[in-house]
Amino acid sequence: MNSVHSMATARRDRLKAELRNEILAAARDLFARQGYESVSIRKIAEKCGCAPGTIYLHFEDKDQILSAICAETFAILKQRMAAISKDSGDPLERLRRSGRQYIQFGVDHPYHYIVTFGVAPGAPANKSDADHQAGMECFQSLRECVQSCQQAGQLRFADVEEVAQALWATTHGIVMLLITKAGFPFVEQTRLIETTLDMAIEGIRAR
Amino acid sequence: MNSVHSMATARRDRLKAELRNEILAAARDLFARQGYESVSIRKIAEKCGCAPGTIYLHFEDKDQILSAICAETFAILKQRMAAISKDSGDPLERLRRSGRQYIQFGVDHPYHYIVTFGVAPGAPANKSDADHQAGMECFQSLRECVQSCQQAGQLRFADVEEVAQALWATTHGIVMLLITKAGFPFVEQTRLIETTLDMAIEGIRAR
Amino acid sequence: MNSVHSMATARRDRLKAELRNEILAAARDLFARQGYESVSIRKIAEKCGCAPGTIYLHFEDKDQILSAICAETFAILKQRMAAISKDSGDPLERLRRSGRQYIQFGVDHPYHYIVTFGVAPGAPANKSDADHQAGMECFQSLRECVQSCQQAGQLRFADVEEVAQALWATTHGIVMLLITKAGFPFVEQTRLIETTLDMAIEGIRAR
Amino acid sequence: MNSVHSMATARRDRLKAELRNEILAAARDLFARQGYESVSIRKIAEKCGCAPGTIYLHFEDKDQILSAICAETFAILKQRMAAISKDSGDPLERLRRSGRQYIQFGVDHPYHYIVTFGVAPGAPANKSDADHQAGMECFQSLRECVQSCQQAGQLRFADVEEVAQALWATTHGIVMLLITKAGFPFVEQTRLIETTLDMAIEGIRAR
DNA sequence: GATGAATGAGCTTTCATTCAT
DNA sequence: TATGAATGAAAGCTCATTCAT
Repeated sequence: MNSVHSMATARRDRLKAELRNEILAAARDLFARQGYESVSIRKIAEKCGCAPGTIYLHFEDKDQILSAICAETFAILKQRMAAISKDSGDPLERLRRSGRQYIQFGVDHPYHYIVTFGVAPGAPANKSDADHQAGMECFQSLRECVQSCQQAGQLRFADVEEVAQALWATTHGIVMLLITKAGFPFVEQTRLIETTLDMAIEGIRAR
Repeated sequence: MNSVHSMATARRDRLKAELRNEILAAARDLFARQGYESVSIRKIAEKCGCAPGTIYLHFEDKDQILSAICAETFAILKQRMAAISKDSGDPLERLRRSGRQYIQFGVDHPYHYIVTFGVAPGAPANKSDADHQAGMECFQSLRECVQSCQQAGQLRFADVEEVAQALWATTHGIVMLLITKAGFPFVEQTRLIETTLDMAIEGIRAR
Repeated sequence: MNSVHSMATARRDRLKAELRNEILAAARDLFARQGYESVSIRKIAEKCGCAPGTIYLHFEDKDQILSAICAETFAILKQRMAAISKDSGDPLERLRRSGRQYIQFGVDHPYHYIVTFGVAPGAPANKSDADHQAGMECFQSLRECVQSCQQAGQLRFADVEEVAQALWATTHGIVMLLITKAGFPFVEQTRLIETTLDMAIEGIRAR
Repeated sequence: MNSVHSMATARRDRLKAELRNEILAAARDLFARQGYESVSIRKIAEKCGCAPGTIYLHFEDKDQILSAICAETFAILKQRMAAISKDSGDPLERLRRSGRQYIQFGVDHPYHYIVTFGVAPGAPANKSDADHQAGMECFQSLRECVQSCQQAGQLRFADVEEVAQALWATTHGIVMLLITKAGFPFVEQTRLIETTLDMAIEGIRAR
């Protein structure tokens, strides 16, 4: 392989990756605005200025586009959660920040959140092992935050797993409510989130 | 109208109601498993063994099927919740029973619950005023329980609405997790529910 | 057959005929307003207050309803044309009245006119022999009017048939234009009709 | 863009145009025979051997197919009419030639004519402005011929518009009769046309 | 690699018609 | 005789996907 060839190859690869990213960007935006079912391959193609058929050179099918977006999204959440779990400072406060981050992430990426965490019961298990793995890793950060609290003697409960799951339930609940029940007359969003976090933190704090 | 006629009519009405219920059952199951958008009238018809057109003898359109399922759900839930809000005894304990009841309802009727409370964003959107009204009436029971706590001076927070919404978020979260994440290694269900309720109640109790 | 029986039979027949007429009246109105294709059996049934199935006790199918209406309509036109052809007075004036009557009839019953006279080339010959016969009888009245003109020496042309057909073409043309090109900016209708008739009559008058 | 590309593109474009024309031909024939409402996209697709969806690659919807047929028709007719309206010679004779031309066009292209001028009332209704414009331009040639007659003092009537519309009615009538009533015992076609034209011209000539 | 025309299955909905009651 | 629930076919149209170029 001479260098001229490899340079040409590199350029080609770069162009290919660019189009792939344009497709992802277009799809991400459309899915978020209109929902997976309502977005057609043609709409994605039109938005990123290529032909419908071209999409199939980069993704096997429509589902794979969604999977790629979810993987991306998940990676960001995982990174943010991990970063917080390594913060210094009061463990319970770290837990509060962690919950806040999780909720904010869900509210900021509602459709991705739904896709990743909101699958219906008995749904066709089209989530790859990678997705499942990523989900577990996110939860792991939360579990570690709870563990720290217990080690610092700040927990009213003995079972770390139980508390971590209860906290996940709480944060998941507020995210789901906010993004799926947009029509409900919620109190101001930040206030509701802070109250919920406060309730949860005080509910587990050792007395 | 002679008795033969009314007997024949009654029989026909019964058969009609039966098919209506079969349609509702099929739709509820499919909506819950695959999401509203992914379920076609044809799929519903096939599942309940009738022709697609027959559905339209019982429901105006697809939206009306969803509405009927929601109405059904709210009717059951409202009945369960209303009974508790009139219980006597310690207000915070009543609130705990109320939350337990809500969670139990979701766990007992996962399909009703997921269709009514867990639909993806943007999907049904245009729920009728009647649906909205019914949903608000259910929430009202919870709000009243919280109100009692505050009037008894047992609340750490000033804003009743805020607390009621935070509690709804918590109970919604645990239900959704349990029915949509069946594969997750949750701790024993009753224990998780009780821990979550305990966290929530202690989190709002006046100190 | 005793008299009680025949009385009962008579009553039954009368009721049956009444419903048949109500169906025809409803269909006539709906066809005229919305066109044959856009009117459903259900709409007709609803308008005359009976069940869809009931219609089939009186008419074989939807086409037969239309045929019945056309037959009715044709009978009226035939009668009107025949009456005029027997008028006394100037033959050319009689011809003018005859044309005016024909045009007015078409304008007053646009859909029936279209159905009877406006069938497309190669269309399925679903017109019964009776319809064809009725059409020929209508034309016969016109032919007789033209014949009178010739016998009175008022015709510029020798061939009665030729003139009769040319006149039919003219009157048919104005009716079709007025009822199928409603969007065209025609001059005031009566004026257009009179001008056309005047052109035709003066065009055939002996000099 | 190299020549290989443009050659491939040209070929593809040609094939596409061919199919478009096949669709138009199929639709024209079916619309003329069965009427706009009775013809389905599927029937058109079947007749021209393509899938129903393919039609939508060439036409936005069913209405647009009708519009395209009308446009085609008007283009041909307009060209024929315009040529005559610029002829020199006696204005009334020019008018006769114009009418003859119009009638001949209808007889030569019965399907084009019936679809464009003979659609049932209420069927297409919402013809686009473009369609309307094209139709008016065709009529304009006739109007101009009539105008010349008047300017030459050869008209018995004062209102040019009135006469133009009456003449249109006459020529439309003979065309429609000839192409839709093929079973009627008409006199020899040329003779009938000439008699009708003669009647019309003499009917408007100043005395 | 990219195109875009074409497909075939699918959609929601409406319809003429049938038939058990 | 009349009912009206049910059917099966069809409507216009959209879609994910394929494939010759």
